[in-house]
Amino acid sequence: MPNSSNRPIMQLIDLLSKKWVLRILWELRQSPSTFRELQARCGDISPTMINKRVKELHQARLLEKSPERGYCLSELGDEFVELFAPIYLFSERWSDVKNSLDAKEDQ
Amino acid sequence: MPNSSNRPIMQLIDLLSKKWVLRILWELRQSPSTFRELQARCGDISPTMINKRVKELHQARLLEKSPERGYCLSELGDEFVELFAPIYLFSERWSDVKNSLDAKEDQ
DNA sequence: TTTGGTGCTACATAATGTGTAGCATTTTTG
DNA sequence: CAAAAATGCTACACATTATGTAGCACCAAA
Repeated sequence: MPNSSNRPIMQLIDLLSKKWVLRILWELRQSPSTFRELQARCGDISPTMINKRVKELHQARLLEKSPERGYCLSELGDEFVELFAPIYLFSERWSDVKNSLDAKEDQ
Repeated sequence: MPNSSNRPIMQLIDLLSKKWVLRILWELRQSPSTFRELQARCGDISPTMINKRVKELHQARLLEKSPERGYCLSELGDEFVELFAPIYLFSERWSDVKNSLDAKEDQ
């Protein structure tokens, strides 16, 4: 456990810092998905990894497995991705600022 | 590049998914810090890693190095951690829900 | 009954992170 | 002024984590 802490924020940061966790949550934000479709949405990452993360996210109560709909976000998972929405907007501004600063430096 | 995409949100997710990136941003949210203090705040992670991440966050324009104050968040970095604040609140609720569901299962 | 999709595992290889030692430089202190 | 302490940082051997491919057991449709 990297942060050796039981503070919720640290546990959450640990979880989110694992490769593909944020991506998987993000890809499930719109609609549920089958295993293989989720794999495809994440750019064809290995089934090993999908399976591992899906288990972790399930344990973390952010993801659920429904026989009909496949893998989908839990209520908590939904809440999380909603909080993440402003960060989506931020990412576009961030990209603009970054690019224009990079361009300036190249002059 | 895991997500092989130039969409800003994917680039941001890639960055945030790297170990210690979220933690470093979080630890700098209150006040700037020296190299070694930042290292300590992050639970004494290796200087190798701090240095690597600090460079990446600097390139990403989220972190700045000031001769007087040491390492600190840039304006963009500040904006980011503010957007992250609701996620701090979420983490506490998440932890509660998770714990009570875990307790139920153990019955 | 075979074709194609599903969820998933095994395992060798590659990439990433860790931990310790320590160096060169600047700042503090006696 | 000299010794001690703190600074930012690098090197490198080792451990952990992720990747990619192959493929299996299962089910449904053709």
